[in-house]
Amino acid sequence: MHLIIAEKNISANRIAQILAGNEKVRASKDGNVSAYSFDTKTVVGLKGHVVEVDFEPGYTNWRSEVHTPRSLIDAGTIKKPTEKKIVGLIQKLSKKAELVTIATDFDTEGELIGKEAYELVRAVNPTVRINRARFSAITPPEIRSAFENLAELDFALAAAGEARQAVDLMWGASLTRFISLAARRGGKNILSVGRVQSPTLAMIVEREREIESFVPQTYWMLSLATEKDGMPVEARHTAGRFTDHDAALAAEVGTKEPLVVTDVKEGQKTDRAPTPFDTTTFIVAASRLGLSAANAMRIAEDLYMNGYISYPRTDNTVYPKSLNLNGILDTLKGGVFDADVTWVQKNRRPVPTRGKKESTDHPPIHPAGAATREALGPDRWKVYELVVRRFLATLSPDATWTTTKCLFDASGQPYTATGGRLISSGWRRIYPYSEAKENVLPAFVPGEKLPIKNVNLEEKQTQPPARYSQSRLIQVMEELGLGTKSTRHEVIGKLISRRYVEGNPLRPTLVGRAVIDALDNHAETITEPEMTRTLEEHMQLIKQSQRSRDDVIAESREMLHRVFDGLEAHEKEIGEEIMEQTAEEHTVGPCPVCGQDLRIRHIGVSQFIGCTGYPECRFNISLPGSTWGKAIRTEEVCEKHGLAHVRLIRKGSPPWTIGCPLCSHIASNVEALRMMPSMTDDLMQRLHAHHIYTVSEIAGMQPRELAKAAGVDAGEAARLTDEAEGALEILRRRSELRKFVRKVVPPRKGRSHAKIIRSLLDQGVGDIRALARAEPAVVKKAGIGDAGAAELLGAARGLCNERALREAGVPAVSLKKYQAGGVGSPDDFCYLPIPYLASKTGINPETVHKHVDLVCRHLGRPVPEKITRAALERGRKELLEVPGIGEATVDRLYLAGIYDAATLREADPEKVASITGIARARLHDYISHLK
DNA sequence: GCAAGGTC
Repeated sequence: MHLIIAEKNISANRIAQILAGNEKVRASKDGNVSAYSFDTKTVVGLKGHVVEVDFEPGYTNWRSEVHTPRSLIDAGTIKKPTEKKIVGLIQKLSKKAELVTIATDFDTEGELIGKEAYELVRAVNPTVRINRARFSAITPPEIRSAFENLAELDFALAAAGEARQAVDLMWGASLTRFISLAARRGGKNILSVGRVQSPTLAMIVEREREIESFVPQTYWMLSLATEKDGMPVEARHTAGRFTDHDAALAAEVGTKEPLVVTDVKEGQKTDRAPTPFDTTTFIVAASRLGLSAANAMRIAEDLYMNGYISYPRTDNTVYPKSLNLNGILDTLKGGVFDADVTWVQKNRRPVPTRGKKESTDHPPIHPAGAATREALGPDRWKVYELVVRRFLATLSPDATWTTTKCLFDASGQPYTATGGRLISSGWRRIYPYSEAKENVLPAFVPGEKLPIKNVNLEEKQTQPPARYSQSRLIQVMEELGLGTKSTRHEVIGKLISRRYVEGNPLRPTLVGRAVIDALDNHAETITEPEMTRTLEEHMQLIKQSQRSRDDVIAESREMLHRVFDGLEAHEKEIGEEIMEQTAEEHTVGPCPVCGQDLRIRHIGVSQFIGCTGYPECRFNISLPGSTWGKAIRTEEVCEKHGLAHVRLIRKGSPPWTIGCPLCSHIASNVEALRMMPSMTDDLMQRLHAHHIYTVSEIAGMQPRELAKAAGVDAGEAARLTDEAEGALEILRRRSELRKFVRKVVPPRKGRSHAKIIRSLLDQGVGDIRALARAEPAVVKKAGIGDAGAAELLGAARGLCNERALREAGVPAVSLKKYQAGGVGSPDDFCYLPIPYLASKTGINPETVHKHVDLVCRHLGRPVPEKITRAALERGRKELLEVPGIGEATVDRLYLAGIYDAATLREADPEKVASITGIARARLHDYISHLK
């Protein structure tokens, strides 16, 4: 059997189809891993790297005294499988293979992935022959030729990749641990450091510093307005920017008629058709359509997997010879783009455009299949259309323009105006993503005199450099060699998820700045793109066998040790600096009471805003628990209170913007304050002026204090306190109702608990007791169905009964028995005979009497007479002796208070019959028997 | 709990 190992499943399938020719390919699955077989060959796809380098066991504890962050530099590494099923299948097939061919991508990582596969094969089959197929596109001629000219695995090339892995792991892991530990950050708040992410973050921080330190310069622009044949024309002074105001004023004053045309120059300009898409130019173009880098890549990946476009991760901007451009045009014919394709075929440029970068791994991104808008949906269509139009544009002729440049003289002041007219739109007719602005000038003739309609001197300011957009950052990363086509957008995602940067365009957070500050001062190497450049040079030497992998790693190790010399000497200071700088991240602004800082505090799942002056100043604002999202400060500041706005962020849901915490605190307490009967707007304002915002604060205040704050006398203050307590009680009950409804009513789409509760409150149902007494219609009006309403009301009644009985003093254990016996309401205790209660619950009648006594006294009802257990047992015997009375009848008689011969003898048969449902005739028989 | 690189 000949085993062929490809880099990914899709390639495996395609390679199999090509090599099989007319033969049928059998696809099989083994533990969800596909294999493609024909003849004696089987092709299996990897998933990129299926193993990962990590430190050997023993280095998992970050705080270990022995295995310090520095010790990671010299720690041994292992390769551990990350895709166990694929590894398993490869090894299973290797055992019976007579030949193994590695057919991974044709680049450094591809060679390394190939070597990983090689090692997996060797581990189970030490003798099988293993060779390598190299191809730069998965097309029939390329693949056939690669398999006719099989070569050997290039171990030097793979070793270059291994050196990168080792260097990245030891620098990244050791520095991440060191900085995180120094700043006392763990869990989700670790501070990560890496060869690619740190220089990228440093650029964003650096740009922010430039913006902050930017001093705008004033300058002036001078222009005049003239016209010819009714066409208005604006001409600019040839001096461009005036930095000297006096000179600008002099030029303005000197601008006078006659305005004479001194020169007219006509020219031609070609507007080159765009070059083929590589990943970066694709992301930039997609960002113009409003897609983030990650989103654009996600959609492109999807289109690729479904056969609509080619592989989206490529550095290549030159179509390889093997790419069948005519075939692609034919594929697109007949669809939405038919007219454009026909036009391109008719007007095609002799050679397609080509970009600066050419590589062997994959062709530029191009369409691979026809699609319809309906099949793809709006976003995917947008991206697909972009790829199609870009492809067509690269085969289209250049656009051409005629340009006009006119020079004017206004009494010695030189002016100029330029115009352009598109004479051949070329590629622009099919690639409408960048606008071609025409500006047609009237036909000026040298020597001609024109009117000056207006002279305009405009004062302007130089602008600071712009923050990086995601796509711009990816471009710069590429220029600096940071990351790869596949990882650049992920690096940005990582910086965002670590909360190093935020917003679009990207701004660094305080944590991001603090980390870059610390690294800049003590581990500069890792913040500079230079490190990547050096690494790549070293990798180049390894590829050419001029240096060994181990030698390069050893040199890097040595450098990292020197970095740690500096870091460890300043560990405390580094940690303190980061902590100090990031404390501000939680600071919201001045405390309204004492003026010290208010800070967001997180304690377990609860979070609140507290004063740094605590415990002297006890001012605080409560926040929803962190299950609603973690509270963070935003850049916006409340004009009224000078406090930063607060937002709750939670993964997977949109943020909950609270806004100014004090405004929100005040607003959410106004309703409660209004529940106090004596509350007036005026009084509320006086209280707010003394920073009293909640009823609970009022309820807890000394009357004298309150009298002073509210500007009232002591008596009124005491009344206010009482009212506040009343309001608190109502609120407490409401919140209880809220919790109860949440617990009982299952959550369902389209009916929120908040809505249900709002409706109940509107209908006057403010607590569980009111709910227990409510009509089903009230609950149904709140949006709950018949069954749900019955359940909710039942649960409310049950809870109220239980509470009443408990309040009366019935112990919890017995309560359960009463409930189980179906006699759980206070009324049951007052109106049902004790023998009945005892028989239903199995509780001793004397104990039942004790409970009935408690409940009746509590409700102010008469207490029935006590019955002893002995009396009850004797009575039962007496009754059972009466012919026709069995156990069941006795229990029914209990309901009417009959428990022995005496009570039966004196009973009124009519009444007993109606209570127990026993036939009157039978009762007469029993009674006459006894008489 | 750490990097960067593949791929999904």
